[in-house]
Amino acid sequence: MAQRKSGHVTLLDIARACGYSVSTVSIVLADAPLAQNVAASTREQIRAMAVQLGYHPDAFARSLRRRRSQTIGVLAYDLSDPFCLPVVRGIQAGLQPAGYMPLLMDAQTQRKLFDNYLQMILERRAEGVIVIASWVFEEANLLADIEKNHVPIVIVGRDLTGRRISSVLVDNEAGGALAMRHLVELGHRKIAVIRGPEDMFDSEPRWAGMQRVAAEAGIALDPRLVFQLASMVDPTSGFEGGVKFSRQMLASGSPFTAVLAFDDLTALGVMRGLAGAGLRVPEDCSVLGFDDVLPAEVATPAVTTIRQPLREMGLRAAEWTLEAIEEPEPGHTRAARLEMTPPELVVRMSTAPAS
Amino acid sequence: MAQRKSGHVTLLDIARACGYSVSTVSIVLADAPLAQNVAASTREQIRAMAVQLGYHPDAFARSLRRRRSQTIGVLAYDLSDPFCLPVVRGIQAGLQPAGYMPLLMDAQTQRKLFDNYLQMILERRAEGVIVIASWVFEEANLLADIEKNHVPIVIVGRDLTGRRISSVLVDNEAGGALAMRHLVELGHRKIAVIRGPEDMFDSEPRWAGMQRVAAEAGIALDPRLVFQLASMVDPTSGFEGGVKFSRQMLASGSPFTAVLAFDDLTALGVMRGLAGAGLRVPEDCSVLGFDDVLPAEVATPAVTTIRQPLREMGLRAAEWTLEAIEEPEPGHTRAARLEMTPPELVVRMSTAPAS
DNA sequence: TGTTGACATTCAAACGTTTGAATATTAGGA
DNA sequence: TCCTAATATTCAAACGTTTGAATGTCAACA
Repeated sequence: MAQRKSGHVTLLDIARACGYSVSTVSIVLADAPLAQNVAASTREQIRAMAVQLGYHPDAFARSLRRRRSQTIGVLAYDLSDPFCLPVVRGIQAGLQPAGYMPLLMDAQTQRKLFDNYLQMILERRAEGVIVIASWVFEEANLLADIEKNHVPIVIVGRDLTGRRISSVLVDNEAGGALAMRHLVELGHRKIAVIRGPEDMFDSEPRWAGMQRVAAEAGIALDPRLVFQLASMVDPTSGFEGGVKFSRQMLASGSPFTAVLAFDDLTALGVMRGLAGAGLRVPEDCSVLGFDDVLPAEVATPAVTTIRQPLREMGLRAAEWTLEAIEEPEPGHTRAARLEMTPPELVVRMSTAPAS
Repeated sequence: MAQRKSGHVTLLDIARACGYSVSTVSIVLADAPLAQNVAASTREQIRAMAVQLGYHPDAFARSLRRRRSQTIGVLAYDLSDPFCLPVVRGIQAGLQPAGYMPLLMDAQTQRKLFDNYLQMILERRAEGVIVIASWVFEEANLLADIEKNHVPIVIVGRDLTGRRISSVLVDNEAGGALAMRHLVELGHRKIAVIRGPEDMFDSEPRWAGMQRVAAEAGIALDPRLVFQLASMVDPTSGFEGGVKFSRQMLASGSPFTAVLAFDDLTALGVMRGLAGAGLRVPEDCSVLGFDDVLPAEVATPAVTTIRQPLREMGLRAAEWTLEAIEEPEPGHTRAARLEMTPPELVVRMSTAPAS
């Protein structure tokens, strides 16, 4: 009944309680190869005592000794962005079978927190790091320490292969094209566009894809109907931008029959603005979003959108990270890998043929 | 330039690089009291070398020795439920100033994962645990090990004071009453209700609050207009239930001018169902939700709802946990505490006076 | 010329594990 | 009877820190 100094039950407690040495207990409870040499009765006794006392091995001591933490740091730029969660889920799913645990951190779009957490991930000796960063973060020297400590890293939502970091992201150009093509096929020719913020990686390629398809279809996009969101400070910024720009569209005097929004929240903002002016979606105007997050699905009318295969992206990131860990550490690092996953059009209720 | 066996830089590396002992380096870098005895020049040299090599103290070794992990386990039943995130944010905010780090785990509504993660939290020697559990979890013996290891625990979203566990949750009875009163004041008398699933803690008190106010106002709730959601398997179950029951309402033949839904997703489902029948919200029928999650805010019409002060609840949970840790461990434990935070009516666009 | 004490640095033990090597016991084979 | 081999258990070192105690140096005071 010895009361430990720290509240926690240790191997020594169990050893004393059943009269064996710490080694024996360790061997049994960790199911080490030597365990088959331990008498069955002893094994039983030790195991029973362990559960009776509520023993849990100390991950600190264990990892220290084994030099493996069985942990992958996962650093999300903002968990409250519905974009992040499915990616995290994918990562979890990918790590599970390999016996790795995610060490999940939410930077809340704050640079300082991002730094702190990254540091913490290093201190916790994560064997790899996955960063979900659709935007923010001039990841300047931040990532330098990671390299110095030889921790493999994968980034989701952004192409950093230029910095020799494996990256998995959606093919934004294809997504923009998909969106524009959908509207064109519905017969729309007067299309308003709300582009993403300048400092966001996704913005440019999506816009490029839209322009390409528009050009191919011989449609000239009216510059008075093209808007650009300001920098996002939180996930609802897009919504407010959508409301604001939809009013400006209506005020501009240029006619339009469809709006192509940068993301789903922006699309929902547009729908709010149009409703305020008495316009119906999709009868009077079609609206198209991007990402396929929960609010887009449960709104009425449900918004047609370009789905990013977020879960799959997370899975892939996990896979690559694990591979990099297993790597017998050859020359130095293999070349950075790049995956651009194809997006998918999800047709719902917010788009209809042009009247 | 000695290449460590593990990829990580250690105190020894630094010590060798500048010709001091490990102790000195440790004292300097940890800013221990003795550091003031170390020559300023030495301090500088050591610090410089530390950043040059990209040193990060090993949390395993440090926590092992200090017997403090500076960590609080946070176990959420399902992060994809928009309910969880604000609570987590509150917890983060409450832990920050005390220098504690959250160890965030997402059980994904899976009992097995919940168990695994709880175990992991114990192994990581979290000094306290906060469980966010609006439902699920016959937390039977699970929590027993936590007690055996003397780890303080607080639960959010559920009253477990009966099991001597401090609990913080919203005052559901008051919330139900608030919702019903709002409708009554708008002149509604024919009100449909969708109750929460049986196995969910919140369901009963909310229903009780509604009944109380209805009775006070002399309104008889038509049993043909009272429905009950089935067990939830994921956060969108509520949405589907809302769609389904709204159709049943319309089919029942009983007239109604308002629907009181169990939560926001259910309310959005109802709005979808009503729209399908050509009814307008709020002109033809008012709809009221519960929780105030993001989708409710960005839908059009935005849904009137009962807001839970989720962030504040998280803050409170963090506060209590830290207090329990500081406790100089008197008799055994202080009595379990209970907080029922008052909910708040958020009037938006989905409710209007009865026609 | 000691004694004190401030300053600067190091020793060595400990935290709770894991694990290669060592020890002790027993049985089997020659 | 000795050697080998299997079985059952323990020793002791190591992982990277922290920290109370110890060591050494130097100046100043009596």
